[in-house]
This record gives sequence, C-alpha cells and structure tokens, in this order.
Amino acid sequence: MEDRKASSKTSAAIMEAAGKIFAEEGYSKATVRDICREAGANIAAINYHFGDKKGLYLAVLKHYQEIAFQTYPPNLGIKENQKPEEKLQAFIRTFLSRIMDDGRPAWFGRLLAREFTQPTWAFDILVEETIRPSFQLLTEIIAEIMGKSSRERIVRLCSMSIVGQCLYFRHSHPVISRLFPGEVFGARQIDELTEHITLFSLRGLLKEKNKKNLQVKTCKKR
Amino acid sequence: MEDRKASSKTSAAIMEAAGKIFAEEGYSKATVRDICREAGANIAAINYHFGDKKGLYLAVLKHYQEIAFQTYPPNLGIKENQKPEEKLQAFIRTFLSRIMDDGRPAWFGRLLAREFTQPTWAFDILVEETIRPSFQLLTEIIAEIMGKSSRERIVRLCSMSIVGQCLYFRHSHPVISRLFPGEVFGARQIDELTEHITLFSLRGLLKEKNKKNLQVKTCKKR
Amino acid sequence: MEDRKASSKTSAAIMEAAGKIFAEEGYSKATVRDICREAGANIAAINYHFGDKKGLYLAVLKHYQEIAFQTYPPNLGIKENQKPEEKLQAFIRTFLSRIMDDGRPAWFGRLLAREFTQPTWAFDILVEETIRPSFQLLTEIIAEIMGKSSRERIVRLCSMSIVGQCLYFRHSHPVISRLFPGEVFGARQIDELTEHITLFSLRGLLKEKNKKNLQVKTCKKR
Amino acid sequence: MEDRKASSKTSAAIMEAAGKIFAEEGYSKATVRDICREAGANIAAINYHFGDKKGLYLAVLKHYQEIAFQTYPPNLGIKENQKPEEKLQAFIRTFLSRIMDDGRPAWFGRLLAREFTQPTWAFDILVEETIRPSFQLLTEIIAEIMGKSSRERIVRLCSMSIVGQCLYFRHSHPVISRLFPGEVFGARQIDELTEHITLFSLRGLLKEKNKKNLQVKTCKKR
DNA sequence: CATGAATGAGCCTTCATTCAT
DNA sequence: CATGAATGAAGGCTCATTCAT
Repeated sequence: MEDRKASSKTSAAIMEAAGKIFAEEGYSKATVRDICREAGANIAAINYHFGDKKGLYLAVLKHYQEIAFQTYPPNLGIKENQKPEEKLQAFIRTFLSRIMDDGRPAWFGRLLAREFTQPTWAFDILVEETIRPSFQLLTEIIAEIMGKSSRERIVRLCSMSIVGQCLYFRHSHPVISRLFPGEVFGARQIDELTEHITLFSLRGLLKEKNKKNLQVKTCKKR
Repeated sequence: MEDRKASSKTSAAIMEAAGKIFAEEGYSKATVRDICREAGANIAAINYHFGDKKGLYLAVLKHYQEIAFQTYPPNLGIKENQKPEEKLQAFIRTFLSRIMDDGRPAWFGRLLAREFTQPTWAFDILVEETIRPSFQLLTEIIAEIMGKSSRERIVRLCSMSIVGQCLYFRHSHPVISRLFPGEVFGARQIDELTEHITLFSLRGLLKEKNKKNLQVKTCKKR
Repeated sequence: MEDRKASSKTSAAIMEAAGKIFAEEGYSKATVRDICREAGANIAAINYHFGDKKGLYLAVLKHYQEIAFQTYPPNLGIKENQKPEEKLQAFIRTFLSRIMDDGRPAWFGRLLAREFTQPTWAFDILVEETIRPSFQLLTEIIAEIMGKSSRERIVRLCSMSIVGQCLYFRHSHPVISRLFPGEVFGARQIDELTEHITLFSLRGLLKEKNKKNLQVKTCKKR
Repeated sequence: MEDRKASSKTSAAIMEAAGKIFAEEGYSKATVRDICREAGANIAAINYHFGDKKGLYLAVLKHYQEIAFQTYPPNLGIKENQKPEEKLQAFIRTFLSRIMDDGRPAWFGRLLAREFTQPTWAFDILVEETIRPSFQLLTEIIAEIMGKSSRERIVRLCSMSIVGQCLYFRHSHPVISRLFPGEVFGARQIDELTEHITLFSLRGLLKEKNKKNLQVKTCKKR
C-alpha cells in the first residue's frame, strides 16, 4: 500500500490534480473528492494507489520535490571558486525561484512555503530531504562571508534572517495588495528581490567592521 | 447579536477557550464543539453570544487585539527626539513582543502571525486596524534612516525585509527544533533577537555609502 | 400558566407580532425568536405569558377569532325573511371577506385558511368554535334552496363545493400569478368573486329541474 | 450529482421513503434522518445520490410526477369527437384520481395538493410541467362548453371553481371527519365525487340561458 | 413582571474511508 | 485495475425551552 508505484495513467492524473489542489488549498482544506473530480478519476482510486489522503500528500510532496530540485538544485549557479558574496546571491535567487515560481512544478514551492510556516505531519520529511541541505549550504556561505571565527549561533540567526525575508516576500501578496495597491512582489520580480535581499543581507553580515558606529543601546527594558 | 458585549461568565470562558484553540489550530480547523467543551459551555452559547463561528473569531480577534495593543502599543518606547536607529530598535522589540509573547494575550500574536501567511476573510479588518498603522510607522522610521530622497519602492522592500525576519523567528520553532536541537528562538530570546534584527537591518539600510564595496554582479533578466 | 390573561403591554405586543408572523409563516415555520424581536420583547416572555409556543398560537387563534367574528359574523347581512339565494350570496361574501381580508384582523383569516388545508393540533378548536357554526348555517341555506327533501349527503357535497371554491380563490395567488401574469383574485375582487361563486353555485344547486338535459354517462370505468 | 439516475437499491429505497415522508410531513418538516431511517440507509447516502435535501425533493417530485402522469394522463378518456360535457367529466375524474389516489404513486398527489396551497421553491417546476398543461386542457373544454365568445376572465374563474372543488375534497378529510363522523370523501368515492362535481359545475357553466332567473342583487362596492 | 443567559436536542451537510463487484 | 455505492463520524447551526435573578 505504501510504495505502490504510481504507474497507471489514473495515478498520474491524480498526482497532477493533487499537486495543483494541495498547492492551492493546503493539505487540510483540500478534499479528495475535488482532487478526483479534477483528475477525472474515481474516488476509490486514491485509496487504491496511495492508501489514503496522507499517502497521497506524501507521494505528491516527494514527487514534486524531485522535480523542483532538478529544476532548482540548491547549488544552482554556485561554483567553488566564486566569491562567497556571489554564492549568496546565487543561493537567494535559487531559493526565491523555488518558492515563487508559478509554472508547473511550482506546486512544490507553494507547499514548501506553506509547510515552513504551518507545518503538517509531513514536515519531518521535508526537513531531512529538502530543508536541512539548503540550510547547510546557506550557513556555509554565511560562515565564509563572516569569517570562520563567528559563533555558530550568530550564523544561524543570520541564516534565519535571510530565509525569513525570502519566505515573507512569498507570502506578502495579501498584505501588499491591500496596503499598497499596485505594488507586487511576485515571481516576475525575482531579479529585483534577489538583488534587494542580497545587498540588504550582505551589509547585515559585515558585522565586526561597523559595529561601533551602529551600536544602539539595547536591553533597557525587561 | 452582532456587538453583544462579552459580558457574562460563559461568554468570557468561550472567548478564553476560543483564543487558545483558534491560536493553536487556526480558524478552519478549530471546531466550535472543541471550544465549547474547553469553555465548559453549551454549544448553542456561541450562537447566542456571537451569532456564529465567524462572529466568535471576529470577537476574539478584536478583543485580543485591544489587549495586545494596550500591552504593546506600536510606538512603545519611541520618543520624538530619539535617533531613528533607536526608534527602529524600539519598533522591532515591540513587534517581536507582540507576536512572540506567550503569556495570556499571546493568542493574538499567533493569530496575527497566522493571518499574515494564511489570510482568512478576517484579514481585511486586521490590515486596516493593526497592520497598516504598524507599517506606516515602520516606513516612516526607515525613511528617516535612509534619507527622504529614497524611492518609495526601496523603503517598502526594506520594510518587508524587517517584518519578514520578525515573522519568521515567530514561525521558526518547528524548523529550528529539528535542524538544531537545543537552539530556541522564542519569547525569552526577544532581547537577543531584537538586537540581531536591528543590527542586521540597520546595516542593510545604509545603502548609499557602501553600495560600491558590496556590489555584486546581478544577472540580466532571465 | 394556561389562562394567564394577556394583560400587560408586552403580552399585547407579542400577540400582535405573533398574529402577523404566524399568518405569514404558518405555525411551524414561525419562530418564537422572530416573534419576540418583532414585538420588542424578551424571549422568555412567551414562556411567562403563554406557557409555550403552542399556548401562544392558541391564544392568538382565539383572540383574533373573536375579532374576526365581530367584524364578519357568519350571519352578516342575512335576514330571516330573505330569499335563500340572497342568503347564500351574503354567506359567500362574508366567508370570502373573512379569509381574504388583508387588513389588520386579517391574520385570523389567513390562519383559518391555512388550517383548512394543513391542519395543526389546533384544528379541533377551530372546528368546534368557528367551522361547525359556519357549515351549519351554510347547509341550512342550501337545504332551503334545494328543498327539504334533499338527502343529507347531497347537501354536504354542495357545501363542500362552495367552501372549496372560496378557499381556493384564497390560495390561488401563487398559481394564478404564474399561469396568468396580471390576473389577480384577491381581497379587492371580493365583489366579483362573490358574484361568480354565487351564480356558479346557485345553478349547481338547481339539480332536479335540469338533471335530464345535463346527464352524462358516469362510471364507465373503474 | 444533479441527475444521477436512481439506479441503486438504496437510492430506490430512499425515493420510496422520501415520497412517503414528504407527502406526510411536507418538505420542511420532513427530515433527512427520518427518511434514511425509513429507507434503512445511511444519512450520507442522500448527499451521494441526490446532492442534498432539495435535490432529493426534486427527484421525488419528478419521479412520481412521471408515474402519476403515466397512470393518469391529463387527457385520459378524452376523445376528440366527444361532447365537451363528457370531456369535462373525464377531466375531473382524472384530476381527482391523480390527487386522491392512495395507492403507491399517491405521494405525488399529496405533494401536488400541498404545493397548490403552500408552494415551496419547487412550485415553479410543477407549474410548468404539470399544472399549466392541465389548466390549458381544462380551459379549452370550458370554452367549448360556454361558447367561444366567453370572456377569458370568466373562463378562468370557472376553471378555478372546478379545480377548487377537486382540491378541497382532497383536503377535506380533517374537517369532514370532525364535522360529520362517518362521512368520507376519499379515493373510494371518486365516482361519486366525479359525478357531483361534474353536474354541479356543468350547470354553473350554463350561464347565459338562465342568468335572468337566477339573478340576485349584488351589493354595490362596499 | 421581566430579563439576559444558558441549555440540549435536533437539523442539514461534508468528509475520508471502505465495501462489493 | 477500476468503479459506483455505501458508511459513520463530525461539522456548523437553529430551535423551543428553562434557569436564576
């Protein structure tokens, strides 16, 4: 039941429809009925091919994960002998592309972004197979930029700052469209966003040099 | 039915339980039955006091919004004659506090954070009454830091970068606890996070001066 | 609880509202909440003054029954020394008026008409206090017209034929307005309807004389 | 979901039970729970086979409409070369049969009679597919009897008088059984009722000839 | 007398799942 | 492999009624 290969035509149609609908609605709001209707398949087919709704979600996640990583491998455009700043830029562009792309394999990006802020039971799988490698790469780049001596915790904070920016531009549409009608931060702005986040963050990383000038009093309260 | 004040004991218990459960489960997964069980109230009480589930959610949102803004007013600790850098720090601390506090009024923070990335029909109300004023204040501070000549779009990008960082530290627990067991970015780290985000971002804002040094090759439109 | 006089102002307002709403919606679709809202009264007042919804309905029925019979007594316009044909006409006019009137005391007419075709548990009361006297009068008039020798069953059939016509013009609006847009058989056509039903029925009653000419073969089948 | 044929055994059992219960209770008082219990089916079967309660009611109406019209086509026993008086008799017999039959397909009769006086949202369908054709046929017969020169309004009044009589004998049971215990006007009296209504009405239609003799003073507008 | 608050039963609908063929 | 049919649990909501003051 678990690993029954998605071989048949029906099965493929279901995967297709499920990708689309899960991405649109999220796991819990998506219904197997809608998925089957979209796929033109019988409702019992899900049970046959994937066991149950969870099994289907898992299969979808794994399937499109592969596609997404073929299209946007974490190290896309990163070469060993590049300057770390350039590596960071490449990383950000790839990350943004993966989560903002709205082409066909984009379903994974949307699901990924969703899981980041609203994890389901499937989150563990994503962590191990997708998120950890990305974070690993990112922290290496950051450490290279900040210098090997940096404390681990600082590096992690900075990683989070960068990832947080990327994710938020992914989710920003509802708030942006209301606050600033006309503004858009979407897939077509990936270049602009890449540049902005890269520059904004690179300066943030140049800690030691400017710390003095920028120091502000902290911890007055609490 | 609409504005019936939450006056009675049952009504208060329902608000309490609803705050907790909505914050835990989100609007659509939360059930009125669970809320009533938690509140020790009859299920029809929701209809009586709040009309329906939507009315309850709205009441919860507005109620805890008030509490949250009394506890953490947007301009908390900000004085007119402060340096803008200090204003930014105060803003970030307040924003973080509001969304990360895990005391009693914390439910609003969680609901707010949830609506940011998964808006419901109630989002419009939050935008007007909560989000817009905060963004307004933030952009003013940023403009002050970057200089009045800055293009509006740039200011907005930077606002998003800052808000995105804050929100992500709010959501980070699931991913952090898996990637780096032992690390925590939570309410008790607000001081640390405030300092990190403030410094990280202040440098990011000092655009003009350092742009040359940091310039990296940006890809042509792809 | 049963006979608590409807003395207070609240109680009167409830009777008023209940009359209107029961007439509009019928017993089972009307809700005590709507009635209380309309009356500007507290929902518990119904329980206090009338026991329960049934008690209220009963009180309304009895109250407006009195009013209706003061306004349209069964023998309205009927004098002992009249020709029976004129008595019949007067009866029909009164009956039509009672059930079609849409002025204030009209609620009883609507409720009566409703009970005729969709009796509730309150029907028994109406039968004894309202319907039986009317039928009694009608059968007397008919017997007078047809001759005392007429079999009881025939008289009853004719009574039903007359009452049936009246009731149906009362209920006809939905079907008439769809079949013949523009046509109306309502309260403002009472004169016309009275004349039509009277003439149509009077001829029907002249049985013996014409029976031969009109005889058609009956009972071929079944 | 809409037109799913009532093919399965459960579906048929539900139609059966629904026919019975809708006829007994009317649309709004009937509950899907009762229907399913009666049918020995799960409550979700209604959703599966008919979409919702409305869909079920519609299906029941249409299904038994077909049966009723196969059993009692409007023109049952009417031949082109008959005398119009005989046509009228045939019409009345068929109409009475359709609404008074208490065999299996009788549910439609009851539902029809109910809709006549208490229309639901389904009434429009009945008007177009069932009521209008019947009325059409009836008015043609009447016009033939009264002469082509008759004013349309008069013909309509007479149609209503005839239909009203039929319907009322259908509804009469509650009032008859109380007023005259022992008397019954039911399905077994269709022959008798047909003869009565036919003769009663035929005379009513012979307007012109006798008008003088029967003229009664009609009140001026009051 | 009157009220706001609370109650429990019941309503229609929707869902993921499983059965039998 | 595939399907139409069936299932039980659960969801949000509405109602007449009653409690306590």
